[in-house]
Amino acid sequence: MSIIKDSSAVTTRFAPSPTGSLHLGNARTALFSSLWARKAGGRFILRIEDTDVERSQLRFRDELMADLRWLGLEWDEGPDKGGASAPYLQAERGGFYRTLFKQIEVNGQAYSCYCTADDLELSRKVQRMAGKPPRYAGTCRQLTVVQRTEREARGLRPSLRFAVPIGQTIEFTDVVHGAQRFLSDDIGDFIIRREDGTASFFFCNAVDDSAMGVTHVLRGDDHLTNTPRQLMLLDALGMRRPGYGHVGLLVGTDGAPLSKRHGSTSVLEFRDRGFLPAAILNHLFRLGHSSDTDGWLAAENMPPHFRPEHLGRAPARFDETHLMHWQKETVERMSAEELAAWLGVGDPPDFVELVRHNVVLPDDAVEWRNVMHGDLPPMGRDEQSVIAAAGPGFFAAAAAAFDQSSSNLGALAKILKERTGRKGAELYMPLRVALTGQAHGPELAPLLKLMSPATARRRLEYHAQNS
RNA sequence: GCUCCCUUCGUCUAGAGGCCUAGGACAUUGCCCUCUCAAGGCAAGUACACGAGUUCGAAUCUCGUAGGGAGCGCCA
Repeated sequence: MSIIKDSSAVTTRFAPSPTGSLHLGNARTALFSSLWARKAGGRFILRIEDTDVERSQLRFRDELMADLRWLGLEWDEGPDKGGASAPYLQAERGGFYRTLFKQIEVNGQAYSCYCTADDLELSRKVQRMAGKPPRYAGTCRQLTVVQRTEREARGLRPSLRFAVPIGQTIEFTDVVHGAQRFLSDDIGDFIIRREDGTASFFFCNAVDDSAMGVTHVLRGDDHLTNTPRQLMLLDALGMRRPGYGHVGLLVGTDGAPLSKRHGSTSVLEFRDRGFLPAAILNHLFRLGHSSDTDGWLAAENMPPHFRPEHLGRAPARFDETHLMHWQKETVERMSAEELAAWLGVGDPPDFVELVRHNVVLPDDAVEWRNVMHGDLPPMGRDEQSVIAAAGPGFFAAAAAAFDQSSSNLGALAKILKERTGRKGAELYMPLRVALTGQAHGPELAPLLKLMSPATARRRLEYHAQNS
């Protein structure tokens, strides 16, 4: 693919609207976009689409940027960094939009529309009932100057509508879907400037991508049928068309669009639950995308393995089972320091290493802290039968042996083996259960070494008395 | 309703007419290793939505059917 090889030319962007925290689906397109730029040595732009003053919030903008950074998706140009195409907040680009509105209006490619929300809703309803697509009827398209001034006099503020050309075929090649063809006659005149003077999505999104030199727009499938609108707009303005790639949507385990009822859907939620950026990245990396490797990748190693030509058309299910796997892989690869910091409560390095293979989420460390320092929870069925099978005599011997061996498991086992004739699982399992209350857990030798001798001794003694 | 998109193991995916008795990964199950779990090794099961057509040959091309999804907003 020649467009990919021309590295310096690749410019991608992520353009969220600050109306909520970073959604997994958005995080994925951000990842893909960023990887594409990194792979090609190009630029990755962050643009905030905050033209909807009602819903946009400063708090969400900050959250979005924090979530992106937490994931490690840093942008080259953006609101807080500036860049050649500044500003990167659409709310601050009004002047630019106004120039273009003027141009398009003067050219007769857009017109003032005085229809009210009620008018439009009624019109849509009528069309729907007539079995027609609910498109704008074109009511204001041919308004005379007299009619316009009359409406203005009534105090009606117009919106600006794009006059969709008649009888045109819009064609483009989608990076993931291939050749696309749409008829302009299927598309109604759409609003490009709201009554309050702000630019609508169709307009500013398309115009900014073009003006900022974005070469590859990666976005969700839901935008595929919007693309011809934006293309017509850019053509009308004589602006360069970016390339588009529409990735299959991210859906829940039931195949329905990802929503709250599927559990966690935002990056923040996973972060709060203790998932690591690399785990999330590795999972998203393989959702609707296939790489040349099945293995875990550090974020910095991902770009060369990203393959835009292998972006998926079909919707991909977000399955936490896979996330768990990548989480496990990530934990395995963390340094002792990182692990300690992640677990949070100033655990000593020895403890951290001890529980490393038994921890997927930070909460999993809690029970092992209790095993080391606190009281043992009640034993389960399996554990009880292990204790019963060993019998009080075994633990009496174990306690006695401990007085000689102290916390050296090897020595303890050796003495105990001589005295009881037990070996293997028969020997170790009762010790494990007595010491930890569980049949599963970290390696016994280091665990014993880390446990206070008094505690160990007490736990062995306990079963000598109470079995 | 109209337009568009999608459909390979439970899940993520490979596959661009013969390399496919459909490959890998995750998950599952069994075995090995082992004091347990994890890791590692080995093995097993499970998939081309359906129906026609084109072709010597189709998961791959065409057309239908079914099922999912999106768009048709002064949301993005």
